[in-house]
Amino acid sequence: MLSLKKYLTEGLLQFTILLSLIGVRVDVDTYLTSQLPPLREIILGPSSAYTQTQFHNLRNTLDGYGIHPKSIDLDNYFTARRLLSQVRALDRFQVPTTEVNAWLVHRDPEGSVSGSQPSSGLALESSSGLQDVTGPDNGVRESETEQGFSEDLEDLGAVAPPVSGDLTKEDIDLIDILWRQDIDLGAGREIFDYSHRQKEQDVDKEPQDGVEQEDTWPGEGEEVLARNLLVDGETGESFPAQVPGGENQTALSLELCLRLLESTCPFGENAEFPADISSLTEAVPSESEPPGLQNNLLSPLLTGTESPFDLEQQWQDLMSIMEMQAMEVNTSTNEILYNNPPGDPLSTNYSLAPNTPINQNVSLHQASLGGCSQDFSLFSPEVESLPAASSSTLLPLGPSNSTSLNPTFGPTNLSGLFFPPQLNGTANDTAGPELPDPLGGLLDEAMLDEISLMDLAIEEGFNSVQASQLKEEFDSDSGLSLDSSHSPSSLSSSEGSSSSSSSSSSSSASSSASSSFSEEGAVGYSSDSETLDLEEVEGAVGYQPEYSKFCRMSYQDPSQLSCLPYLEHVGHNHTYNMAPSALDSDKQMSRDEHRARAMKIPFTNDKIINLPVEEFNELLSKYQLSEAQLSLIRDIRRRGKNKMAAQNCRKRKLDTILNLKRDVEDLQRDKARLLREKVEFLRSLRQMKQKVQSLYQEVFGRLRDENGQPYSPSQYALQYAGDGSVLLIPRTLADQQARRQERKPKDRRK
DNA sequence: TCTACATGTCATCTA
DNA sequence: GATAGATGACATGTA
Repeated sequence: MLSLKKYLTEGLLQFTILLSLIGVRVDVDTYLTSQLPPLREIILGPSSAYTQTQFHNLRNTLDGYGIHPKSIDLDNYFTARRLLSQVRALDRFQVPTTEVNAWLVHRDPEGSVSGSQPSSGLALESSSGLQDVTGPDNGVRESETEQGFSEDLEDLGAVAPPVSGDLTKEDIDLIDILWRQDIDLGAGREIFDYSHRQKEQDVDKEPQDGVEQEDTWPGEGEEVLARNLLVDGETGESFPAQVPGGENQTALSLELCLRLLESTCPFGENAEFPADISSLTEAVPSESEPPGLQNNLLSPLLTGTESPFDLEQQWQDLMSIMEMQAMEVNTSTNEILYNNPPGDPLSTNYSLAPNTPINQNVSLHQASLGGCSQDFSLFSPEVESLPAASSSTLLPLGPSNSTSLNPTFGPTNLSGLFFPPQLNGTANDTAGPELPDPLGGLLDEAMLDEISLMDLAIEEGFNSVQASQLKEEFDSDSGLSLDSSHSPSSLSSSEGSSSSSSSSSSSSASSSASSSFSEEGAVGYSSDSETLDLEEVEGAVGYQPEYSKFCRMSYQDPSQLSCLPYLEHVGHNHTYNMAPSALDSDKQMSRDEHRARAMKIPFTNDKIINLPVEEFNELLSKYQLSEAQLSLIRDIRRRGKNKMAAQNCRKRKLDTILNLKRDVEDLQRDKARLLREKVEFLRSLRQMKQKVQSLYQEVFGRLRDENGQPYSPSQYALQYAGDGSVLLIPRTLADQQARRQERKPKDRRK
C-alpha cells in the first residue's frame, strides 16, 4: 500500500510537472476520485479508446509473459534485459520490421507458456483471454506498431526467465480483472511490453538516461504509437506523426495513471487498494518519464547526456532530416553508381538489411536515411564511408563531404584530391586552366539522377518493388504502364498470332461451324450447340486472320486459349442471362444467340455476322421473316461486327503499348550502356589527372633557383601554357587565375 | 463489398 | 446514303 501511494504520488507529481510544462493546468486532487474520466477527456479527447494503455496486463507481453509482477526476479531480469538491449542497440539502427510472433498465442495445458520457452512458469487460470488479446486483430496491430520490439525480443531469444510461480488466488483474480478490462477496451499485446519496459526503466531511472532509455519506450498502445511514430506500410520507415512537445507523452502518462486508478480501485473512491497489487503499479511513476518513443530511431545515435526535455529539439532535427531524405536518396544512388563499377559488391548491396550495423558515431542523418533505405534500398553504410576521391563525381548533398568535394573533376578539387596540403594552392592554379573538366557539361545531375535510378532498376537487379517504384517515378509522365504482364512476343507480333491462328483453325476445322469460318479467314460468333452445314460457309467475310483467331477463341473451348498465353487467364463467360439449369452448350451461347433462338431465326449468328452484304441480303430474302426477326438479325450483325472490331481495336492498342514498352526498354538499355561508358571515361580521366599531378610534383620538386635552392610551393606554382610549355609563376598570380577560372562555371550556370 | 480486369455494347466518326 | 471498321465510353460479369 505504501509502495502504491509512493508511486502514485511521484507519478502524479511528474504528470503535473509535465502538464505544466505544456501549459495545461491540472488540479490533481480534483480529478483523483470520481472525476477521472473528465480529466482523461480533457487530455485525450472524448474517447478514451484512443489510448489503451494496459500497462498492467503484463502476462501477455512477449517477454514478460510468465513473469509475475511480484516476482523478485523481475528487477534483475528487466535490468539484465534492458542492459542487453542497450548493448545490442549500440551497433545498429533498429528499423521496425513486420513480424508476428505466433508462439505468443500458444500455451501449454499446464498454464505455462510454451512455444519457444516452455519454462515460463506463470500459472494462470484462463488462457482464452490470451488468445483473444493476441487474436488476429491484435496481431496485425502488433505487426504494425510493435515492430521495433520484435527484433529485440528475437535477439534475446524471447526468453522469459523462470519465475517463482507463487501466484495467489488474489493475484490471479486481479490479473484476470485487469486483463478483461483491457480486452474490453481493445487492448493489444503491445500494451504489455510497455509495462514491462517501464518496469525496466524504473530499475534504472535516471534523468540523464531519459533519452538513452527511450529505445525501450514503445509499446504503450497502438494509439500512442500511431500518434507518435507512424510506420510507413511500404517502407517500414518510422517517422513521427507530430512534433511532440511532451503533450502526448504527458497525456499518455496521465492516462496510464488514471487507468491504474480505475483498475486497481474498482470499488469506488473509498475502496482501499489491494495490497498485493502494489507491485503491479510499480510501473506507474515511470509513465511520466519523458517521452522516448521517437528514440527508437535516435537511441543508438544520441548520447545519453541529453536532457529529456530537449526532445522537442530532437524531433525538429529528426523531422528536418526526414525531409532531406527524399533529396538525398538520389544522391546516394549516384554515389553507388559512380563509385562502383558494374560488378562491384558495393553496387549490388542496395538493400540495407534490418540488422545492418551502423557505427555508433553515425550521424543522425545517416540514421534517418537508414530508415528510408528500406524503401529505396539504396542506402548502405558503406556508401557513406566511401573515399572522398572516389565519390567526387556526384555528392551535391552529402552532409559531410559536400563542403570538401567539388562535384566535378574540375581544377580546384584536383588539388584536394591529389596534392599534398602544401601544394594545394599551386595545384589549383596550375591544373585549373589546362585541365577543365571535359565532361562537366555532360554531368547534368538531374539527368544523371534519372539515368542512375533507371539503370540501377534495370541493370543491377533491383527487386520488382524497387524497380516499379523507380519506373513509376520516371514513367509517370509517359502515361504508359510498363508493368504489363502480357507476353509481348505472343501478342504483339502478327506472326505469332497468325501461326496460332492457323494451327488452331486447322485443328478445329472439322468440328464446328466457326472452324469452317476460320478456314476462310472469317470470324464471328460460334456456337457448339448450333450446327452449321459446311456448304453454307462459303461466303465468309475475310477478316484478318490474326485478329480472327483472337476473337473467335474467346467463344470456344477455353483450353484453346493456351495457344495465346496472354489469354490463359481469360475465361469470362458472358452468357449471364442463362438459367442455372441450362445445358452446357447453352452456357456458351451469347445473348444474341439466345435471342436468335428465342426468335426462331432460321440461320446462325455466324452467318448473320460474317456473310457479305449481298449474300446476307440474299439469305434474308430466302426466308419469310417478321419485322422483329429482321430487326434482331440486323442488331445481331451490327453488334457482332462491332464486337470483333472492338476486339481488334483492343488488340491493336495492346500491341501499341507493348511496342512502346519494348522501345522504352531498348532505350533504357542504351542509357545504361552509355552511362557505363561515361563512368569508364571518368575513371580514365581521373587516372590521367593523377598522372599529371604526379608529374607536376616531380617537375616542381626538381626546379631550382639561381642559388640552387628549390622553389617554395607556397610562393610559386607551375602553369601550363597554351603552347604546351610550362611556366613558373608567382603563387599570387596563380591564385588569381584560379579564382577567375572558378567564376566562369558559376556565371555559366546563372 | 470493393476493385481490377475482360468483354460486350453503344454512339460516333471516318473511309 | 449504306456499309464496314475504328474507337471512346459505359455496362456487366468474373475473380
